[in-house]
Formats: sequence, structure tokens, C-alpha cells
Amino acid sequence: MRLVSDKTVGRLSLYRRLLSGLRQSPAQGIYSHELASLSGTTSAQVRRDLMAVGCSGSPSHGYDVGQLIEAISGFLDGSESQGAALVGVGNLGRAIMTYFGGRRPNLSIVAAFDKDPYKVDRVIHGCRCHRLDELPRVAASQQIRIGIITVPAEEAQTVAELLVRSGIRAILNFAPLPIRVPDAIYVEDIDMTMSLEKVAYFARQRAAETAVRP
Amino acid sequence: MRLVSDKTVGRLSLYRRLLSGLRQSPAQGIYSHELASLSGTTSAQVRRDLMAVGCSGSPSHGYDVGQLIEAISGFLDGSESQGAALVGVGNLGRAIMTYFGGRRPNLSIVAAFDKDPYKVDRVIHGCRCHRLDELPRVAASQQIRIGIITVPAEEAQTVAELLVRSGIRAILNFAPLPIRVPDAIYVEDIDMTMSLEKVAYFARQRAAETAVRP
DNA sequence: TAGATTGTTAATCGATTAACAATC
DNA sequence: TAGATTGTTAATCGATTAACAATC
Repeated sequence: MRLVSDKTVGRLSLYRRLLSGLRQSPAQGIYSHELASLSGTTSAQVRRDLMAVGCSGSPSHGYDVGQLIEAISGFLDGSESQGAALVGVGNLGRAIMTYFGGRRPNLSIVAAFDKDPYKVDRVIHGCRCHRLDELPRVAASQQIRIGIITVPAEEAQTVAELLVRSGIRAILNFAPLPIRVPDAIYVEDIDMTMSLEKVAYFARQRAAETAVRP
Repeated sequence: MRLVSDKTVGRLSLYRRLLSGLRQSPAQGIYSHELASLSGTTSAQVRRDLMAVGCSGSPSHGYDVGQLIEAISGFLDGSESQGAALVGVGNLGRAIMTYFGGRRPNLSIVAAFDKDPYKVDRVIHGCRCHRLDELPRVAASQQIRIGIITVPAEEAQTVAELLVRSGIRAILNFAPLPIRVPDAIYVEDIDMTMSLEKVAYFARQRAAETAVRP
């Protein structure tokens, strides 16, 4: 399979969800401009992304919806299912566990970790909560390669290093500070504080712009 | 104030948090490469961002930390405080409310909304939960210009349109589908499903790379 | 056929990076 | 002074956009 960019992978994830939600007959087609309109991109962008996963359409019928879903799934999911480890069973951590709870068979949170002894050994949303120092053992035994960090900022770096030592290859980081890991580890940051402050900035800016208009 | 890009605003938000966490003497300086190392960017990037908010440093002492925090705050926060409205008081919504609860006096969630009558009129994390149809009235009376969407995907578009009708200027969207709003409205998407699927993809890819190595 | 869409190449755009004189 | 950093301009890079022949 060809090498694709970070952004393309993200758009493919969105395309799949949009296509799955269509609920039209399997044989029906969809044009690139239709998918572009749904996903908020351009039709050229859509065609390029779909080409990257080996999909081709026809000028008369566009792309086959069922075939697209299958191709994107084959590209994103691979052959075997993947489990993720979540570290930090606070309010946010529990919400994330619920959010991803039993969504997809190919990708789910299979183990949670916390340093708080009161949370250990409880089952939250069908997922066992372990002691933090059991991470290497559990990650190895369950072949976990994905880590999710939902601990406070000051603990994020320590947890990141523990995840890396436990054999994790990619991290979804919710802590509001960047973590430093080896280049071989993929990190995706979700910095909600940054996002809210950006929104606040542009809300003020747009409001000022409108106020100036005659 | 000069016009800055979306990304610069995000980085400034991060710089401020990093600088606030330093806890060094107010008179002490910081070099661009130090801030770059903390934030995961380059020193040239840092200098360009700081120039955008009118900060200048000296070759001998770098940038004054206190002055930087003040300049970035002046740029991001503006003169008056802003309140945000959160729509969708589910697991994720409540976690977000806790997360941003009483953080900053300049920016906080001041009202929550849900269509579920059992949630209405309760106070969650010091924040009153209103009926969804009260959004226009509450937003107008409290001059709310920021909206946060934490409802399920299928309700996101309806809620987005209600927010726009209520005078909101910028939206933080947690729903896993893009929302369609007028160009004048700023939208920041946090698509956690996309992020997790990206992480899963690269975890698999990186694992495969390592496996191939001799 | 006519008309719209696909696949692919060339052009554009913006952001990042490199370079370097000015500064402390 | 010498050495490192700043501020600013030029070069590079990558991604997006435009263009257009091939296709149905």
C-alpha cells in the first residue's frame, strides 16, 4: 500500500463514517463532489485521497459506495484488531472510555490504568482498571500498541515514557502540554485548551469585524 | 493588532501555558530556542509568532518571561471576559465542563443546554443546565459568543444552526461529523474518532516497519 | 453524441526553513 | 572583542488548487 500523509488518513476516516451513514443501496454510486460536500473538502481532494487507497470511479456512476467502505476499511484497519490502553481514569478518561466503548470490533480500549488505588481493579464500561505499574506486563500480554493519555499535564511526560517502554507505537495525547518521545513513536495531540482558546480568540475577532461594518 | 493565522494563535496559547508553568523570577529571560524545545517547534517559528504579538527580545537576555505572558494574554484574551455555551450534557459534555471549570476568569463555560428534561435546571459543576430552546434567550442576555457542541453526530447540525441563530461567532465542535455554518462563523473541530483512527493506523504502520528491520 | 466526471499533470499558494546582517 | 541571539529577507518545501485530455 502506498505511503499516505497524516492528513489523508484523517480524511479517509471521515469519508468512511460519512459513507457508512448514507444507508443507500450497496450498488449505488457517489460522485467525488458529493463526498466533498459532505466532508467539507474539494472534489479533487477526495479523488486524490481515494486514489491513494486504490479506489477508482467511473465518469458515469462515480464511486461504488460499498467498494469504497471496503477499501478504506482494508487500508485503515488492517487484518487484525487493535487494542488501546488508556492511562488516567479521571472525568475525561471515563468519558473517552464511554465514547469509544464497543464502537468498532477492530479498535477498542481494552485496558485502563490509574495510580489511584481506589480505581484499580474496578471495571469501568466493561474495561478493567489496572495499577499503573502493571502497564508493561498487560501491554505485552495483550499486544497493545496504542496508548491514550488522559492524566493531568504534570504527569503526562512520565506516562508517555512508561508507554514507550511498554512497547506502544502510537499515542493519543489529551494532556495540554506536548510530550517528548522518540521519533519512531507517532503522537497525535488533542489539546482542548488550545482549541477553546483559539475559538475564543476568533469569536472576539469576528465579533469586532461585524461591529465595524456599517 | 496584526492579522495572525489560526496556527499561530494555537501556538501562542501553548507558549503562554508553558511560560506560566516555568515559575521563574519575573525578571528572568527566555531564549527562543528554549521555548521552541518546550513547545516542539523551531526557534525561528517562536520568534515569528512572538513578533506577531509585538514582542521583541534582546540577543543577550532573550525575551522577558513576564512581558511575554502579558503580551500573549493581551492578544488572546482582549479586554472583557468571554463566556461559552455548551450544548449536550452527556458523559463527554460533563467531562468538558469539569475540564474547563473555573480555569481562567477570562474564559469559562457559563451555561449548558440539553434537550433531556431530567438534566434541565440542575447545576453541574457550578453551571446551570437550561432547556435547549432557551439557548437564544440565554445567549443574548449573557452575551455569549462561543458555542461548544457535545451532542451526538445526528444532532450536531441542528444544534450548530441554533447556535448561529443565537448570535454565536465561533464553535468548538466535538461531534464526529463536520457541521455546515456560514463562512463568518469560525469552527474548530475536535474529531476524537478521527484522531484515534489515525493513531491506530500509524501504530500498525510503525509496528510493521520495525518488524521488517533485521 | 453531448455533457459531466475521472485521473493526472502543471501552477499556485502558504507555511516552514535557511541564511545573514544587526545587535547585545 | 567574540560569540550567540535577534529580526528580517530569500529559498525551499509540501499541500492545495487549477487545468485538461481521457472516459463513460
